Amino acid sequence: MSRMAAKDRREELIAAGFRVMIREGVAKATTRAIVNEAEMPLGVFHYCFRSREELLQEILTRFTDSTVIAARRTFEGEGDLGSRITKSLNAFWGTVELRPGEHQVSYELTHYALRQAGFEDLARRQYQRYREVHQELLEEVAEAAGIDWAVPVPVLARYLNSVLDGVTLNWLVDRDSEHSREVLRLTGEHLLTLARERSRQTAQPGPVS
Amino acid sequence: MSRMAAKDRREELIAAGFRVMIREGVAKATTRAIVNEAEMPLGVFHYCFRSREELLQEILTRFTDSTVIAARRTFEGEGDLGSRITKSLNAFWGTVELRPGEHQVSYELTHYALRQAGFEDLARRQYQRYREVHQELLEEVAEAAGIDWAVPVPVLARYLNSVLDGVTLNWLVDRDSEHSREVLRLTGEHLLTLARERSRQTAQPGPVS
DNA sequence: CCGGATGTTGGTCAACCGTCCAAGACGGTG
DNA sequence: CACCGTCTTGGACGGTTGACCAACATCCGG
Repeated sequence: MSRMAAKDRREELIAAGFRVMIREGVAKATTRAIVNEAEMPLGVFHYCFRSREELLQEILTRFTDSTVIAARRTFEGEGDLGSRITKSLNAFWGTVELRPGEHQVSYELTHYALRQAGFEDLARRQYQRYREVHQELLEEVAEAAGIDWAVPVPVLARYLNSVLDGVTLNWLVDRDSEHSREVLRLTGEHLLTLARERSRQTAQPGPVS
Repeated sequence: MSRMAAKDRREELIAAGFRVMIREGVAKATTRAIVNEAEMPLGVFHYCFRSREELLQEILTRFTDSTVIAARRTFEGEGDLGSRITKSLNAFWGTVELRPGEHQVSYELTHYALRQAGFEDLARRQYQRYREVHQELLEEVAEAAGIDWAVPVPVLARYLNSVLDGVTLNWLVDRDSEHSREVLRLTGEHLLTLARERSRQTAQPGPVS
């Protein structure tokens, strides 16, 4: 094998590991399967990683990061409240149907993490980040539209995260795209009914009085 | 070991297997761990089951069955639309907080099934049954309250199933009971807004005209 | 009380797993 | 050129796993 920095080899192993997990599941992503996918000798693995667990952690955090970044990016557009919500939901759903395997692996890793001592925190942080992003986006779009939410934003964020998780999981099982999209549309409409014209309790500079 | 019918031993192994899975996860529920939990010699296992997979299938279908039955039972009561919906959501949530492990195992088994060739059908049937039950219950309560749903019932059933799945999964990760209950309350209220007074297109015997 | 059906048991098997290591190859620096 | 940190590699280790089997025990109908 041509000589390569350990750092670079790490990256390739992470990518190869992710590929194996998508194709065969987390359980079958053994050190040998990963190393084989990357076309490297077995010994490489523990030269680049302290343990298999370290590789799994890296994959989960990276997927979370990229998901968060992608979510933020789809929210940068213009438009009224309704169209921005619809656009975001559709953007999320696009990634699910385009790369379902990644989401499936994400669930598997979450459940794996919940069982692994001293690893549950990673799952917790992952979901906390997702909810935080949802919360930020809800607040941002409310600010832009000049409305308040009729429900505490943390609750709304959890609601949103739950629906997306649930719809995704259901779709992963039966691949019913049509009904899934209908559910997301229903959810978007629901959010719209929870928008309240903003009360003027904060001092508004203006011609009033 | 005292002599026992293979059929009975099967039952005990299924129960023991479920216990191990709840305590340690599906992955760690090896034939040896299960047999040890049931305090039986290893050889018993393959005398009662063709394979480990057969045991897992049995556990998943049984959990699905009992969940379905429990769901139907909580729906038998009286009351107006709102209180029946609230009661059902609370009843479901009660089982989650009371026996979280069972739900966690259910998710793990679903993901396991999705990866096992010739096993995905079981996952599919499981989710289909859940949605069917939701659909029946939505139709039943609509009938009793004399309303129609503003959204196709299959879509509503998927929505409901998704929210419950998602809220449960989120709670399994961070155990935030308060916010989870708020989300369920929000969902219940949402359903209420989707009830429409029934149109009189079907001939109604009565004092009218 | 005999004989076949049914249940019990401990040991064994090949496969696979994560991890580790010794021995060597390489490549830039002094 | 010699040196040393960095990387490479094949093999080996102890352990676990699902599955299987031959030998034995028990039970019950005839």
